[in-house]
Amino acid sequence: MSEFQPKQERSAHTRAEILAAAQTAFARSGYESATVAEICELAGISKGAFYHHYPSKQSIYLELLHDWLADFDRGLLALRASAENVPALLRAMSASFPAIFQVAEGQLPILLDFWVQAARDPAMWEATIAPFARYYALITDLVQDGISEGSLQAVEARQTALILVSMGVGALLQGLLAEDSAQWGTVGQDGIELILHSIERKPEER
Amino acid sequence: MSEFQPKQERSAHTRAEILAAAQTAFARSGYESATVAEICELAGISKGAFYHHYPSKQSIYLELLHDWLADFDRGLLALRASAENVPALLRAMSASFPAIFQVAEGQLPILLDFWVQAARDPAMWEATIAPFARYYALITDLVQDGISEGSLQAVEARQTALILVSMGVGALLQGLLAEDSAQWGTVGQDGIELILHSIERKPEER
DNA sequence: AAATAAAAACCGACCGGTCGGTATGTTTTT
DNA sequence: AAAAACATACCGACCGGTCGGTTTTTATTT
Repeated sequence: MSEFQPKQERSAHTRAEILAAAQTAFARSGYESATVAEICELAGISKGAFYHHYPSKQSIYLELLHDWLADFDRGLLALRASAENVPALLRAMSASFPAIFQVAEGQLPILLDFWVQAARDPAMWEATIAPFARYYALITDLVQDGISEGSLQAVEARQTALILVSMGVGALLQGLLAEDSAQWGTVGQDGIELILHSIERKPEER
Repeated sequence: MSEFQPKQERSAHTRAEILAAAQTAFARSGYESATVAEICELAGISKGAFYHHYPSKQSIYLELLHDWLADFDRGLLALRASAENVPALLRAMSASFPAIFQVAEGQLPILLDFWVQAARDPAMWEATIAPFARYYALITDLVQDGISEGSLQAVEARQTALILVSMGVGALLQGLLAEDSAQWGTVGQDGIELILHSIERKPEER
């Protein structure tokens, strides 16, 4: 997590350095292939320093994931605040896809790795997949709100939420692996648009 | 691939044993974590026998992938033969999702692994991602056919194809990692249905 | 049909290298 | 001076792949 009272000034700086290096290393090689030595070299420190600040390789991995999820949550909250109804919010979310690609550019495998590692280690699962339940619930609530406010048809909320998430996840993952990720940014948007077209309730119909 | 003239009768049997064992091992542990020793133990043979039949760990991996893709292609061809128009075919394809989950049950990580490995090794990329271009093209043609035959609206064929594939991939991957994969089988179907609802051209409108 | 040679299949000990993590000592800050 | 930060050499486990030798099958000859 992110709150430490560093015993020394250097400490915080080194920790940040290690984290940045780890992100680079994991992105470049994936979790298993990235070595602690590689991370240390990138951070310009020694192995001793590394293990002084982190108890294990897995621990930085989890911290990186935690930070990433926190960023994601903040982004969602910001969007939610500025959208005036549910379809608009869903559109805004899908519109932020290209931005995600920008961020992820050159860090292809790391997102996939989160999944793969999660499928193996229970601790990883807890940290990676479990949060997804929150997003499912969040989108489900959103759809429910949309139905309540009359902007969406009376669809089955959870199933619809899973569909929307699937659309997003599919476009994201394929975009990560494609050569021309630019093209894929709009796929997510257009896909959500098609789905919305089927479930939206236009004002004039009310 | 699949055509060998086995020098001895035993050979083919052992090769099959190794392949089955490798599939189990990769599914259980993933590509990197699965060891050749593990595969040998599962197959009930020695390391020497393994390397007598396959030059490397990667080579069986590629053979497994190749077989998997061939199966998939056969399935697609069978569907295509029995569908009378494009929307029906797309529905049939999405309806076969639950079956895929059945097959994949308990082999969670292997599909993800194909991707992760592909992102790293050029040889893996060639074998894994490159074939996807064929499927994109196939679905694009399909959509184009649908437009021609009047069963689909005049959408942009390739973009629509990418959307359909994204929907499928997203539902598949999430289903693989979920605890109740049963639920996810229908997500793919319903998602495709929603999309079709937006792009289909009903007979009475023609 | 038996004997024999040759080739294919198989075994398991072993090698070279890697990697996460540790132990111990040195430098720097408080 | 003492505690925190850092460095370096090293350990033990693991793993893909090799190697020399043995067993089993097939082909050939007698």
